[in-house]
Amino acid sequence: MKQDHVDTILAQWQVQRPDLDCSPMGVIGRMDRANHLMKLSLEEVFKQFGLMSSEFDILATLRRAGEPVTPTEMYQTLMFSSGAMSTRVDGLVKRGLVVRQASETDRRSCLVMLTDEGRTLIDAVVTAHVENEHQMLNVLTEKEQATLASLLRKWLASKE
Amino acid sequence: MKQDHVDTILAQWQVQRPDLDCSPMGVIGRMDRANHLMKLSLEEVFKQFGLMSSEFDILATLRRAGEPVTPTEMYQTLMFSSGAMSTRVDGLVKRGLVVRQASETDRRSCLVMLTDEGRTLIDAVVTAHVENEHQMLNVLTEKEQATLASLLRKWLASKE
DNA sequence: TATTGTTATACTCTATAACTATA
DNA sequence: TATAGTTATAGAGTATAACAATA
Repeated sequence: MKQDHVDTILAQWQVQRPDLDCSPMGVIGRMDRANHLMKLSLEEVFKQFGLMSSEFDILATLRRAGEPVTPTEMYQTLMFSSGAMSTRVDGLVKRGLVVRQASETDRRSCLVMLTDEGRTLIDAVVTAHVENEHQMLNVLTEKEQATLASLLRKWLASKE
Repeated sequence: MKQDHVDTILAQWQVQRPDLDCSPMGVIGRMDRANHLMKLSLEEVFKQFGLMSSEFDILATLRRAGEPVTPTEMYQTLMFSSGAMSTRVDGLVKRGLVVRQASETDRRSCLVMLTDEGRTLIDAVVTAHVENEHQMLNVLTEKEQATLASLLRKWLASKE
């Protein structure tokens, strides 16, 4: 079994704090480290298309919803503030990737909609993104990937 | 099998982009989401002790090393800039948790060392931290936790 | 010349809250 | 009164690079 960086950390704690059972770090520490490395890789792809992660998230949310979405709906799902959402949407509007459409039933509200250009872009980005994710995981077998997904699903389902 | 939020996202992509095999999102999307939730929980504990994550990381690095460490060694391991390290160490010095000790062999260099107060604090924080991590994972069986750690180790070992 | 570590500057992203318009 | 969304302000955290001292 090949050692990784977290094994070293666990060994150090075993020496310095033998009273503690640090085994959860084997899961949580690795999760953090893996997540960090994965994010770096994902961001490289986004950058190739001139997007940052939050912009990708907005465009992808719109694309997979298949219909316009309100800013409020999006900032709640994507877990950032209303102000941050306005700023991001502004940026995407300026670049012609989305438009704001006035709501017909509530004049306070609007719908954010992909333009043709925005849809073309996000389709290309998602294709590259998924391809990148496939490559990222190909050191694990199909079965291992499924096991990993399933364990994470179990954990998440208990928290959400 | 209980559904989670990522299952919903995968189903949406299946409708909108049936040409794509989005299964990697089942792993990577969940990892990101789980990591995010875990971080929030970890930060709550750190906050109870008046620390932020980066400060915890520095103190924990010093504690488990069991001996003083140079700033350069730490910022390379912890992956942040030299400037950020100086700022953080300054803050910890002001609070009496660490001291800078001049190197005896290289007068450009220094060693960052825990004070008695710093050591007492980090020992208490780590105890609470590990306890928190145990609770966080207790929805998974011991065996499931071990499987998860092992899959993540395999992935990480291939990237590091 | 290269390296250690600090300092000073500027920048990115965000939250917060005040605000407008509407419900 | 409450809500949708925008705007304006301020703040946290960081990277960057210039810098001083030493190797």
